[in-house]
Amino acid sequence: MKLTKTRKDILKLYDKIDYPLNAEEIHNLLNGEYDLSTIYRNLNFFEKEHILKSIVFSDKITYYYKPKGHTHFIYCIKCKKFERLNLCFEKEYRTYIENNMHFKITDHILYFEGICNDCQKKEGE
Amino acid sequence: MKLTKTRKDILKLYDKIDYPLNAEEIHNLLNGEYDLSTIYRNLNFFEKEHILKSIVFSDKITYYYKPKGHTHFIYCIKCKKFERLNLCFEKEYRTYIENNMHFKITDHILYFEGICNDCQKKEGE
DNA sequence: ACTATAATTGCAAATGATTTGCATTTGCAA
DNA sequence: TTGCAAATGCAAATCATTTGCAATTATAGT
Repeated sequence: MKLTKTRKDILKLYDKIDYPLNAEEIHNLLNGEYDLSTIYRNLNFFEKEHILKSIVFSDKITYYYKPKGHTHFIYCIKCKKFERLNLCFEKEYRTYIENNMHFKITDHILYFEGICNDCQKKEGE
Repeated sequence: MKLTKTRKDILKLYDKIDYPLNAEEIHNLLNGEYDLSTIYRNLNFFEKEHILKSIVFSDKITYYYKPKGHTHFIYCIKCKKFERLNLCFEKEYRTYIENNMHFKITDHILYFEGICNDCQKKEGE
């Protein structure tokens, strides 16, 4: 793995931001300094190396985030912001699936969508 | 809602098949009888009407399935088949999220990926 | 049944996210 | 410092999905 400037800058972003970002957001956050295709190539690279993980929300765009334990997200469909969800029944699911379905689990995706506290307040106005 | 032949045929498919299908699979299962764009339009329509629900797996393609209670899926990354998972901690998540994060939940996505029993056996050979 | 009309369709072309080919540049190991 | 594989920028390609439009069809009201 070559630690290029592009890669350093993308990883630096994720030191500050702990919610999912898509390629275009990263491209913009880096002031368009790198070609979009380069961003895409690096996101794919990071995913292959298990440095980032991707998830597709209902807008059908791929978001990348840095995994931290069993953290999942809630996505606000109004303001398009994420919050981390620090609750995961993965162990319970895993036990059930392994015992009853004999699947070897390699990954699981869980997220919620809804309207965050702020946007609910705004709705009431 | 107009009950056209296309729609009847798509719904008939889902009487037989209880796992997620993508637009192209449906198009093929109906022997290319209907235009792909018509299939897409109807899948969007069914989703809007809450007759089908969509989910995007790691292949980034949108799959549609008929929701039955809180059923989720396990996707085998080897043979690309689905199995239903009849276990969902949605209520527990919902309680936690509403009490601690004050989110109004509109949707949640949960799925597992892994290697099914059959494919594990084949691997061992 | 028949007709009017709005909804649905097929086709072709557009879209938007993502990928790829290729010539040039760059990080790093020797 | 040099050599070379890996990474980049650019433009063009790709793939799933959407859209405009004219023709067709299902259904409510006669």
